[in-house]
Amino acid sequence: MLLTANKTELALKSKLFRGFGDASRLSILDALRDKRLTVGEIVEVTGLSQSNASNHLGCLRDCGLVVAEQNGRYVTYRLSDDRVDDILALAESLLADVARGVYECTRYNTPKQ
Amino acid sequence: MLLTANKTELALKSKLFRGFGDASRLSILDALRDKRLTVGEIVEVTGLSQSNASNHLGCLRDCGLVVAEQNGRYVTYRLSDDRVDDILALAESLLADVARGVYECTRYNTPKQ
DNA sequence: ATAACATATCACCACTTGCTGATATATTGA
DNA sequence: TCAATATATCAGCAAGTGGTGATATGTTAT
Repeated sequence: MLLTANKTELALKSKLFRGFGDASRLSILDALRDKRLTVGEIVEVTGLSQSNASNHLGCLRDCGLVVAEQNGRYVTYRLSDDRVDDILALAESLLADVARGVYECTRYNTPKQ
Repeated sequence: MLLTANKTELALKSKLFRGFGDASRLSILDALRDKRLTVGEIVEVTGLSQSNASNHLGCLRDCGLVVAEQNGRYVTYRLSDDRVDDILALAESLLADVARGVYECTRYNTPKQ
């Protein structure tokens, strides 16, 4: 499809964005903007099931967006870098101004509520 | 799943990120960082099929990431806002430093080459 | 060692997503 | 008007993705 040169880089970058591209993962990232949280706290704040939250955390961890730290039998997560927060802030700002049409974007459905 | 308060906002934000979360769309966005391009030029630069590129452009347009302008029988696209470029730059920077692990993220596969 | 708790992993299912090929629409020029 | 060009739309298919429930791993306290 694309010139092989950028192919790998594009695949990586798109994978990174896919970390942000799901409401459940975003809710986790958003929760972690304020403060580090254990998995249990994340489950409570986001309302995700335990296994689901854990799966998403694994994804976010693999992709480098969050960092895990084991404390006794708890695992605490935090954003890996300030730029993760920056990207979230930029997206919010964009959404407020220019991307209001996302509402009408029916091309790719929002998953069933 | 989530407190209904943020639900809509989260859905919107994740939808916005999904605009970035595909290698084909990223290749289009990347191409538009330098200069505005017609659909034909985008097809040429990215190597996408015409219908595929057009579909992705429709998605990017709906989501507000790009803007279309009809010039005769050509349609020229450009990024809608500098912040789109900013987000791409931040992601590159993140990728370079902290998100190298995306390589190993097998949880969500990279689509077949 | 064993129970209780915290987190991670896995298989399965329904749904979503991207791609292709065919077709429709729109614009220009002959 | 008609052919040619540029772009958009659509149905159908193959593959990817998120959620759930069950189970495994790991840690602390008794």
